[in-house]
Amino acid sequence: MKIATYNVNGINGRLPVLLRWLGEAQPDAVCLQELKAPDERFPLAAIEAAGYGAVWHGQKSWNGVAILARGAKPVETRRFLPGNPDDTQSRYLEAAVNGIILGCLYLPNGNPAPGPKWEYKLDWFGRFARHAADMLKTGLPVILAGDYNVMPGERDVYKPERWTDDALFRPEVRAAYAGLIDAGWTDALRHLHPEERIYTFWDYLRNAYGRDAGLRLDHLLLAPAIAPRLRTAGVDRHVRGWDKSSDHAPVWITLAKP
DNA sequence: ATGCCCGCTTGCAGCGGA
Repeated sequence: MKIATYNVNGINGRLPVLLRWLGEAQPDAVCLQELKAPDERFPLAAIEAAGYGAVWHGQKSWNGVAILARGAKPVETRRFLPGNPDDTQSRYLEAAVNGIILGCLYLPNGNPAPGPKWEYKLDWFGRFARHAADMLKTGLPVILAGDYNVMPGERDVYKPERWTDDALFRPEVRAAYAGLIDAGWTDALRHLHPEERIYTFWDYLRNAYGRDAGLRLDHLLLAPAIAPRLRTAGVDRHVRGWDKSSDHAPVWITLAKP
């Protein structure tokens, strides 16, 4: 089974790129972020024509998350992160696919730091960590996949010293991410490739992709109930080089049969 | 320190992204 996460940066603007990648990569389940579209503008017909069922949680202009499953409709289990009923941003969606619980997240960027956006990021991360802890207690096969907007370590940044004060790399968010790992979650790509430089994002500016000035922001975290099934993991970085591409590339893992 | 690029908008310039 192949599971992927992809920040599409506008699902309608990127639809040709998304469909081309789905046809090429043939993932069984996909978490999408940054739909940048309200619910009624989700391109369901095109997704279904490509062979995928979908659940989604959209929002006008910004944010928005979706979960796709090949040949099936994901069974939605949650569409808000618990703990703050006033939070209206569409950044979390959870569904069961093929016996696995998939949490699809788009963690806030948090820049500029300090400031209200930074505070929102820390609050969101705290709520996410509490929900992740609750999910661990269930003992279920859970995967939390998405754009975490955190580079977990030095080797996840092309030039770490330039990013020390940035909301994506400040000690607070790196510590929050490390806390997830300490709690028992497995960072799939880092687990299988402990020393490699791995990037999942290249800025549109300054020819970042051409210079390979990238960041690793998109992660798949596996609960202990499913981590032993992990086989391979990678980044489809060539997709970032396609015309009209997102600034993120798709990230994927494969799992052995249960 | 800013713009560089990109998609989005009760749109044609401003915002958010990372």
